[in-house]
Amino acid sequence: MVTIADVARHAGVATSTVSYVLSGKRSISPETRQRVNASVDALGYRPNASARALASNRSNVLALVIPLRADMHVPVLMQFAAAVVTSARRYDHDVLLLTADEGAAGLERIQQSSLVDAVVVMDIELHDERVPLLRGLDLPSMLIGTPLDSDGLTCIDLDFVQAAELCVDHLADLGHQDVALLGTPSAVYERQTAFAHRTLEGFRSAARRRGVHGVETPCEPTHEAVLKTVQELLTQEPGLTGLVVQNEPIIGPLLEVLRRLGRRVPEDMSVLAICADDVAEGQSPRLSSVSIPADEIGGRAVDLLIGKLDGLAPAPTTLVPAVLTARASSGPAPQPDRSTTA
Amino acid sequence: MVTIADVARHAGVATSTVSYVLSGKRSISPETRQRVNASVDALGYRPNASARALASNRSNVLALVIPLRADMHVPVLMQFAAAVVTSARRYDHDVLLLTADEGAAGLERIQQSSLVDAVVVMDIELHDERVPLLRGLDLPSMLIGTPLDSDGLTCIDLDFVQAAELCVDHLADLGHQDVALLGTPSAVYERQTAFAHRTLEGFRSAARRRGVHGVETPCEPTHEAVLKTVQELLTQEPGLTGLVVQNEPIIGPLLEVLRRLGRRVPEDMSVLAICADDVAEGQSPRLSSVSIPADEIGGRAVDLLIGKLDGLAPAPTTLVPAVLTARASSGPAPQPDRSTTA
DNA sequence: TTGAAAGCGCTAACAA
DNA sequence: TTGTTAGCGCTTTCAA
Repeated sequence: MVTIADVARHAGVATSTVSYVLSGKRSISPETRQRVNASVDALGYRPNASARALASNRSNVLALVIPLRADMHVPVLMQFAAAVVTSARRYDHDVLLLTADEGAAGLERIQQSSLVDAVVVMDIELHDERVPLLRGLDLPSMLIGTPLDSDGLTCIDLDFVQAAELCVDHLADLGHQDVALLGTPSAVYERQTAFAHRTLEGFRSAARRRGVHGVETPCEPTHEAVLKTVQELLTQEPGLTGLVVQNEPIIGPLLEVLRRLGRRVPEDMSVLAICADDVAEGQSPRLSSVSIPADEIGGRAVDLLIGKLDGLAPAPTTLVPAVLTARASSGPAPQPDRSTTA
Repeated sequence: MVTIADVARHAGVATSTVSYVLSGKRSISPETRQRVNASVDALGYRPNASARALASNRSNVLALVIPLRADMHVPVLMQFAAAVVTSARRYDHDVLLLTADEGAAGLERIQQSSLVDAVVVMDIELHDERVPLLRGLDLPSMLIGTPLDSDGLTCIDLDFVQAAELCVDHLADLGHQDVALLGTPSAVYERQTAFAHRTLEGFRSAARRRGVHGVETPCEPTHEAVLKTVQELLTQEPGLTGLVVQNEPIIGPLLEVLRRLGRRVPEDMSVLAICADDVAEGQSPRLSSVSIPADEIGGRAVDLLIGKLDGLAPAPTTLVPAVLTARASSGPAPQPDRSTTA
């Protein structure tokens, strides 16, 4: 193993000089810098992470708390996780993976052992039990998701309220009077998961504001559940012409079911999704959607967290504006069928 | 922060005694042990990870290299990852997340900085470019997946050759003469990903051995692709009565397509899947399947890796035996339809 | 602009 | 069975 002393000897300087060249924390003459850098390269030196952490009280490691629940759609979680890792690397940080089932104990363990400098927590509930702990912890933290009481915490998420509003507005603008939110599995609502709850909220208020009739239903991610849910929806709401889906795995089955039931998209039924762009574009017809910019959110979460580590005090909650992209799955509301009533 | 010196003072012993009580590396009198443990609890002491790592040359952190490819089915990856994390925690280790796109550079960085004690690598290809590096690295490593040349490496995986063989045997035993392997997306074969390639191998050899006609086709994970692939298959192989699926996301669409094409499962078409048990049981009809025991494989990977860290030399490659569970989707081959030929 | 040296908190010889 | 102490490799004061 090559140490900082080896480099110092090789370059003919003191170890502190090598350290300062590497950290840039004090000015170094160009010649010295060059000589040191050359030695670093020649010897293939890389600082020992533990020694550095011990001396500087900074591990350059971020913890990522990721849920492993059966009801969560894993690919979306992984997109966030990947964004966090990629972004952390840009700040020369690594990411330690914590599963949410270790819970509060895991966070305390991590903090007390000084294993990580900060923590990113995903899958936040409105009344998340980890929130008080996080508030007390003296580790900087970043929540991806917004609890009801975010006092003293830093949160970031897509503005799901607005996401739902954009969907309802889009449908209302197209003349739809009767719309439904086809949501996440019911367990997600029961836990009061923030993103699902905020979406519901936005859906309801927008429907009220626009004077359209809106109903909501959860849906489990199986083909049978989709079929049953859609059939029930159509029975209870015969005039339904607009659907907002927030449930990635059922998107395929949903389109299939509509086809089978003879509802053309968008002629008979407009479908809007809240999902990743590539998922929306992979369907046929291509889905009008509000995208979930996991890369951006995960990336900014890390940016803000690193900022906190550097002493900045970021705004408590960042809501990333929702953007709706109209594609092929939404169109004007069909004329009410008068042939049977006339 | 409470240090080992605080504990030592509180208990009236030397710091080394505290250290030894905690590590169990030398015998301690019951009274001393008790006194030290009481002080540890009283003060809420937890060893500083960096100091421990620096002094002992062990970080108690494992790296997990996880692929983030579009063609991989993420939920399965996460099952492995979760198993690795859970299992690592049992050995008091944590898990550092590395994305595969950092590649060889990431592994070298991790090693040279002594950030981790060992590494678990997933998503192995037959000619994986990381294999030579891993061989040269002086970090213990564990591959989940089996490259062609695994000399000097430790690998573990489901016995996918046997998995395919079990499927073909099961179908052949039921009288099927004409079977197909509906595989992963073509990119997975093109990369020569080990699990897909091994399955193909087993499928071919078993078909040959049993004298049944076997064809193989990749399949992209979209509803359209499934429909097209199945139609082509049925056109080219009109006598097809058995299907082996190794492609989790298309299982739902596949059953749907078969239904739509008027093929009853299992009366007209037997379907076997190589997938997680809960996925197989979540379908209707419940699928006969060879399960992918991600928990077991991930767990044993860590067991073996910890063993290596403790100086044990494990067998180079562990193939977890495949187990086929017959459920409702496989049955006797239908009698050839003679009504049109007679 | 640079160097010397005191720790950071722990482990593991070495001693008793 | 326990204590003393020399490091582990780095950062950062303090001094020049």
